[in-house]
Amino acid sequence: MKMNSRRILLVEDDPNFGSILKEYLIINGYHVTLAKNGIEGFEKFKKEDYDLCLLDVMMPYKDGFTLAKEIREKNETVPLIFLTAKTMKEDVLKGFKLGADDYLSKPFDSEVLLAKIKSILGRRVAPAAVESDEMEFVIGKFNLNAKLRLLTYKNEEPVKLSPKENQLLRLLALHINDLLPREKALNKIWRDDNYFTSRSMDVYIAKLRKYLKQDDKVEILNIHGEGFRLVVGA
Amino acid sequence: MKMNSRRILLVEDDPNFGSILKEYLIINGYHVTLAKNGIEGFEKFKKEDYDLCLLDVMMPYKDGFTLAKEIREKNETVPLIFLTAKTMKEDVLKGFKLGADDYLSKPFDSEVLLAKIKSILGRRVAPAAVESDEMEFVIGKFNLNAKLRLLTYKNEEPVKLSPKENQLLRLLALHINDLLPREKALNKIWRDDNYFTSRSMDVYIAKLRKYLKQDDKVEILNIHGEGFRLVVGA
DNA sequence: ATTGCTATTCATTAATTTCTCACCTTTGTA
DNA sequence: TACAAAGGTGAGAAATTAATGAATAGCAAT
Repeated sequence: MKMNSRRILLVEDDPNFGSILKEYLIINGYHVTLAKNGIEGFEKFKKEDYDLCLLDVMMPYKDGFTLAKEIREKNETVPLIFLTAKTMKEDVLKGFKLGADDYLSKPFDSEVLLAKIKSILGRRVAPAAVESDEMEFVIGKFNLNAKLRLLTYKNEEPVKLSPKENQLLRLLALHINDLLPREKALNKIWRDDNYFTSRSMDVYIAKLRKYLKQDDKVEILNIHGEGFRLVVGA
Repeated sequence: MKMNSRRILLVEDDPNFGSILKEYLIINGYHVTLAKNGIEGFEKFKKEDYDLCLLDVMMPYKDGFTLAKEIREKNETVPLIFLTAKTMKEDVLKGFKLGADDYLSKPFDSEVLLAKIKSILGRRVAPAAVESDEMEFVIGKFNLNAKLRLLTYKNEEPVKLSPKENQLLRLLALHINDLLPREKALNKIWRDDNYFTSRSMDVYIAKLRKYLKQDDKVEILNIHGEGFRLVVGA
């Protein structure tokens, strides 16, 4: 057997099914942690790093989607596979919006699951674009603390940013003076890309421009059809 | 909607289903090429670069798996999605072995397909093979930043280029002092080649000439019946 | 239930980009 | 030289994309 000791977090409330599946995955060379509900699942997730999460959707206390959302807040990139009792289209779409890599409807074939896991883990060859985790930025006379979501102008009282405002400004700052493609921001922050989320993003750009108005060396420029650019003039 | 649309190769022998699906994908912002069997599919694949291939499994002359194998020989990484008539476990596993990213059993929900495509394309960092990803060019006294679509003369204020202006100038710059065949530019930038797009391209050449007028060492020459040449004199 | 904050949706207007067409000039060739 | 095909270019029309205020919806904490 190969020693691909990838760590999988399996969250499944049915104890029989859960332990069978766990055994099966272990036999196939994975390191598996089983949690029996969403709450326990999140606890385990915070404690250790995993290469992939297998989440049952229907669970008491905390369903798979809620759990997925929490996991995504902690980790932008870990692959998620949902296990759904039946193929409900709404569920499937909801799952993808939360950044799912795949879903499987129960009952599913174990070999198929294995193939999917391999496929997903296999293609993460390149340490998937490791975005910086930088949290403090100097933007002209402003200072952004993205962790506390505070934007400070010179020595004035900090302005509190909403989560979306904060994420967007942080992304812009990460690309300072360079292009932040629309699509990239939509995928990173909204996890979706359609007419309305795009308009929504425009609304946030407008809000940020208002905040940044105090320093006329700082502006957010649009590049028609491409995205935005946070520039700091000389 | 989306400017920078991704190219999808759809290989499907049922002409009705094929063209409906093609339309649906186009509406959702993708560039789609439809091939009606495996042989034609491979021909098209060799001719252009694609970001994703959607392959029907059951096809006359050359089935989807055989095609997939050939595609994989040419390209190690392009994502493949199989469309299978029914969920046959063997088929599914065979597909994954060939490096499939996913499979869908017909009939499938179109929104689900779209979600999968987004999910797969979204996590790819590298876009489909580009001839060159060079984005900065020196053209006489000009400087072209193709990423930001800015053309700068000496130290003056940069001029903003429109997407088409930018693409065309970049292509010319890639062939600097050499011939850029008309047809090549039309295929790369307009993805179409007819009387009107050709005239449109002429209009853009005129615009570029206007921008480049400042430096009389730089000109765009026409080679009658062949194409254009961006030359930088001594 | 009410308040307060956040996020989305929608309607308008504005800005940018692309396409089309008319008319003119140049080039290649018979 | 003369004709046809190819190229040059200005002027709008048409289409796409962005800016933004205002209404609405969602949600957590009183």
